[in-house]
Parts: sequence; structure tokens; C-alpha cells
Amino acid sequence: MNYNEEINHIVTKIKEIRSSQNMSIQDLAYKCDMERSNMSRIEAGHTNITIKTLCKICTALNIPLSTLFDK
Amino acid sequence: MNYNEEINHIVTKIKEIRSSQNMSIQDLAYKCDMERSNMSRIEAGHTNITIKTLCKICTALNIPLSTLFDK
DNA sequence: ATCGTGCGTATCATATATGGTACGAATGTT
DNA sequence: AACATTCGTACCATATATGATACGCACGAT
Repeated sequence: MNYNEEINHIVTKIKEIRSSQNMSIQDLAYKCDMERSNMSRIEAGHTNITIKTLCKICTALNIPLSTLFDK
Repeated sequence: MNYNEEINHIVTKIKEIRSSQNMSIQDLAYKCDMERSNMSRIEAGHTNITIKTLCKICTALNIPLSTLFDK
């Protein structure tokens, strides 16, 4: 429930799933219609991501939003 | 995975749980250390909520973040 | 050595989430 | 009627997420 822990958990999940699908950061950014720099900042845990952005990422990764919050 | 659906789902959950705990919007806003106007906007589905804000709300409601994404 | 690719990061501009405040409507209480 | 409470909403200021671009570094291929 702590923000730092949650954001770390989420971006770790994103990185894992992206890697498992053999996508680079810029591949994922492209599928999300987003700047590569932004995806890089997100995966580095430097941004307080919005739900809209998470939806884009989950759509690009073809996973439900809930996956990112599974413990 | 669609943004509008997801945000509706999330705010509906928030309203349900808040009501079940007999809290008003301003009660919840106070527990979240947030403006009442902001909480009102959020529950109306007018904001693209950030993870940090969701963490505050879940902490105030004493629920894990994942609850808001359960189908 | 040169080139392409992937990544991190920095900077500035723009869009938007939130803070802070105020007003009005609905409802309940006295 | 008068008042308090709750909520919706509107407005402006501020903080920050994101867009857009650029630079440097590491690595592999040629």
C-alpha cells in the first residue's frame, strides 16, 4: 500500500512481461503510442503513472490491468 | 483494458467501499490528505488518476490496491 | 574504424492532476 | 423559516506527467 513499493512492483512486472515478449523499450513505447523517453522514465520508476498510461501499456502487452497488481 | 471502462470500474469500487464504511466524500478526502473537490472529481470519473492517488485512497479505505482492479 | 541499435538521461514545452477557494442545490434538523 | 451538512461544480494557481528532441554510452556487425 506504500507508494514506492507499489510503483516498484508495477514497473518490475512491466519489465518482466515486456522482456518475456522479446520487446525493447522502444518497441513497447511504439505500441503504446508513447515517447521512448517516457517509457524509459516509467520503467526507471521515475514517474507517478496514470491509469490511462497503465491501460495503454497493458493493452500493448495484451494483459489485463489487474496483472500488474498481483502479488 | 479500455480506459473509460477501467476508470468507471475503479471509481465504482471506490464509491461502494467508501459507502460500506459509512464515509462521506469529505471524510475520505480528509483521510487521504486531499481536497474534497478533488475526491469529488475523482469519483465522478473526471480524472485520470495516478498511482500515488490510488495508493492514498486504498490506504484510507484499508484495502489492497488490487481490490480496485478485481473483476 | 564506422555504423546501427538500444538504453539512460537532460531539457524545454504542453497537457493535465491536484490544491485551494467559493458558490449553489438538496436534504435534514431545530 | 433558519441553519448545518453533504455534494457537485467552477475557477485559478501550482506541481508534475508526457511530448518532442538531443546527446552520450555500450555493444555488436560489417
